[in-house]
Amino acid sequence: MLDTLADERRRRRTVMSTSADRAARVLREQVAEGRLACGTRLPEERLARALGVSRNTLREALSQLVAERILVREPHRGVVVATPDVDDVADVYRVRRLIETGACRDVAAHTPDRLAAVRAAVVEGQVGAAREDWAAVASANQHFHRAVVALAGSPRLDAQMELLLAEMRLFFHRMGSADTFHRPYLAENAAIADLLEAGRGDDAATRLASYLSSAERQLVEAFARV
Amino acid sequence: MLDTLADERRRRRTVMSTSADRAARVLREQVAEGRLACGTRLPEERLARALGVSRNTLREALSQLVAERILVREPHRGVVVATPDVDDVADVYRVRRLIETGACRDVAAHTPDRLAAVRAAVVEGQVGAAREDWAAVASANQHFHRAVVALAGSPRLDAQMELLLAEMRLFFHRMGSADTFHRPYLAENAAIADLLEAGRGDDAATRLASYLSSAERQLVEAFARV
DNA sequence: CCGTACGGAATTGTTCAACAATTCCGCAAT
DNA sequence: ATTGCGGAATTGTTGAACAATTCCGTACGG
Repeated sequence: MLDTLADERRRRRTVMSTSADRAARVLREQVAEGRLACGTRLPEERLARALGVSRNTLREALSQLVAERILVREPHRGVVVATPDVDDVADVYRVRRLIETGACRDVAAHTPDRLAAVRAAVVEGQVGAAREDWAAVASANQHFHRAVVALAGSPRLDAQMELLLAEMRLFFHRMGSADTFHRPYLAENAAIADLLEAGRGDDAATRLASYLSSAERQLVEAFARV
Repeated sequence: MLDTLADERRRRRTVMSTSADRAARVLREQVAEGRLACGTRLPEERLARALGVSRNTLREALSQLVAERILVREPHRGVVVATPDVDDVADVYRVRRLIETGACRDVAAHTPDRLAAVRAAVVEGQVGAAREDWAAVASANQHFHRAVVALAGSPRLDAQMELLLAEMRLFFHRMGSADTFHRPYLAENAAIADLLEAGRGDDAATRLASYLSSAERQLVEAFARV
């Protein structure tokens, strides 16, 4: 009885969180969905009214997103949606290669449930492809890479990966929704899942590395056209 | 002429920054130096007066440090200095092993100046040891690991490492300043620098991995005693 | 004697209104 | 065409206020 009450309170605290966190989540989502394009300015007063919070509270939310590299603060000029360039793409992929391959190699941490999560993301992508629902495929792809990193079982690594994936969404919107971008990587995901389940972490890592490099090239090329 | 003016402005903007950033920097430093022990509460009103900023501004600073895991926010109860536990130690070292060994293996990125920075940190530690200045040795050790990560040439990885090193400082203060903690690793640092300069990134990585694991064990043991 | 309900004190979460500092933009003057 | 100069708009920052929540001592009932 007492426990349930305490739990209830804790749940509300974590679910509701603060106004600043909620505002941050809304903005994060708007950017992720591409409703706020790269480079759009976010005037504090207008935005605060739109979100129904005070300017101070909004500023806390904006600071969060700046820390996440989703927004960029230009001193005395305001906050704008980040417009990543080729260097950003290169760096994000550098880090992804390092982290994701590292997680693959650390086979000691690959518990059955973590491997199952990877497999689940693979089939999720296959199902989406069968329906030609490319948004679902893109989403499944993110789940796949999130699950690969989660193989390491590290909260800090998971958090870092979350930031990287948020930046990735910026990339995609910047180069215009490339519907079939993830199409060719479905088979790769499956193959990597196979290798991981077979305990061949090193092989999975090398395969993932070249896969990521190829995706990076594709993105860089798309950026060069813009 | 015009360039210098623009540079001047940019320099002042980055040096002075905002009040919130300055407050955050002061607090970060206080925690890093151990003047604010783990678990100490940070009441907003008092702290704001002490730092000479308004409460709203202080809250922005606190949010930054919470995002950096240096402070922890307990809803409606305030912000306290984080008190890491054994799991945190394990996770930080998991991530460090992954990132630092990854940076070692990526020999293609090891430019001469980056390798020189690693070497410089090694001799800095040796100089400190010769003087039996253990604070200097600890500092040099941080520089060494920072330089190792910087081998990868990734701003995002550098930022991540900065967070991890800040957490490490918390660990050390929590287990009481272990003067000679870094002593045995001086030789290891030198050996790893040698391997890196010889282009043997894989060997450097494995050596660094066991080095980090041993340091982790030592820290976990120290934590268990507390 | 122990647990517990209660009420005030302290702190946080949030808002509002203001003001200085800075940037942006159009317009006049050369 | 460039420069210089307001004026408008926006940001950075402050101070005060108030509701919501937690904390803590105290009195009450079993």
